Amino acid sequence: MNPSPRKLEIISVASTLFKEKGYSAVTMRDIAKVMGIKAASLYNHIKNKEEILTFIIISLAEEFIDGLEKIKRGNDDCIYKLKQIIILHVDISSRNTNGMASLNNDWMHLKDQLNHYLALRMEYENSFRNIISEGILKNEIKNINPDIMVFSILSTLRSLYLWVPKKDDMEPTLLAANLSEVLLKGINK
Amino acid sequence: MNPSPRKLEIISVASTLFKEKGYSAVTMRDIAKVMGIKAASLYNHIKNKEEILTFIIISLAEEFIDGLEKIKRGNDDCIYKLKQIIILHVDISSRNTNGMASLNNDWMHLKDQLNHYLALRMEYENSFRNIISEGILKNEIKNINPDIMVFSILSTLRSLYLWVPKKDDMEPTLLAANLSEVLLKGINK
DNA sequence: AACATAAACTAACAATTGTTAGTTAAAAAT
DNA sequence: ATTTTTAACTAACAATTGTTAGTTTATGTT
Repeated sequence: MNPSPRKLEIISVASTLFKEKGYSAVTMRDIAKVMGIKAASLYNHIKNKEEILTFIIISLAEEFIDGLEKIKRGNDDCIYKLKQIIILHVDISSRNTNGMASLNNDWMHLKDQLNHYLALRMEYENSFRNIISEGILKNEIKNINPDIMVFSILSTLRSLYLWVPKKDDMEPTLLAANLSEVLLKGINK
Repeated sequence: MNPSPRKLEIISVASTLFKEKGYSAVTMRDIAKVMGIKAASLYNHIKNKEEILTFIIISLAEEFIDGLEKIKRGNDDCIYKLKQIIILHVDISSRNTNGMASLNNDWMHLKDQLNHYLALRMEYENSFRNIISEGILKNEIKNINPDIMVFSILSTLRSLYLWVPKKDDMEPTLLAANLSEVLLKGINK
């Protein structure tokens, strides 16, 4: 059974607040106030506070996993795959700047689903690293420590949620293109 | 009057916990327990919880500002300046992985010093962008939107605190060198 | 020996936390 | 028309929060 519209409303309001102050600093009364109802009324729609966080994080994490799976299946060269990953991050982050904050900063407050989340994250990073390593083997990518390249690119992509809202005039397509240039070919002329 | 050793101990313990769970989720009793004392005893050394966070964040922010000031004063080309900035971040982040978590994620919980912090951050980002823009003018750096380059490089540098502890076998000098290669010249062969 | 300081303690506070129980009123389904 | 469901409410709870007051004990200073 998928979430009711009202539940999605609550989750949306909550993610806005979670982005502003972090999960722990946001109270059920904060969320209720924005919704225009009392805190107790929230429990007609959600099980508890943790469920909100879990929904935000797990659905985003799975969206990333699915996106990366499709890219992996493609028969493209590694540089092209990396460009698609950049597009994937720009796309998901643009459509969900609030939720991305929780995914990045509040995952440690998960309980039931913490291990599931950690497994998904490890899977994602491993796939990412494999693409880089393959690129090195195929002579498409410089022979530098792949961990550093994964870290560097992924750090930037993970911060998109902070940056996209400040540049909402910029086309996601253009942003992805510019990012590809900078991340893949550097800034040095 | 500078902080007593005991106070620094408390701040150090606190930053470890702040990194693990975020400022809001860490209680004075959590900090006290690790110190092996009661929560009330902490107040012999610190004014309140906020003072701990303020100390962590402001002293780090000022360290960055000072470092960047020295780099700006140098009569070097822009690429060299950027390399020095990378070294600055690797250096500070390596020596303070815990505190960097607060600087990145808990600054919004500052009260008295919030505006001071925001001013310092803006100053830092402006200086950074000016170095990039100058590099474009001098034809050292590609003519891409400078904001994107600042965002991309700074995102990676700001995430170092998460990554350095996982690679504590790696020499900071080597890390900085590899990062310079990746961030400035890209990964594409 | 007398005193001062430092740093711990116990006990308690008022406020806030997530959550539950029970109720009510309107809307939807039968 | 009657019943069920939905979604709000009030009231309250037990636990936890940051913090204060007052006390004790050990260490160092005069």
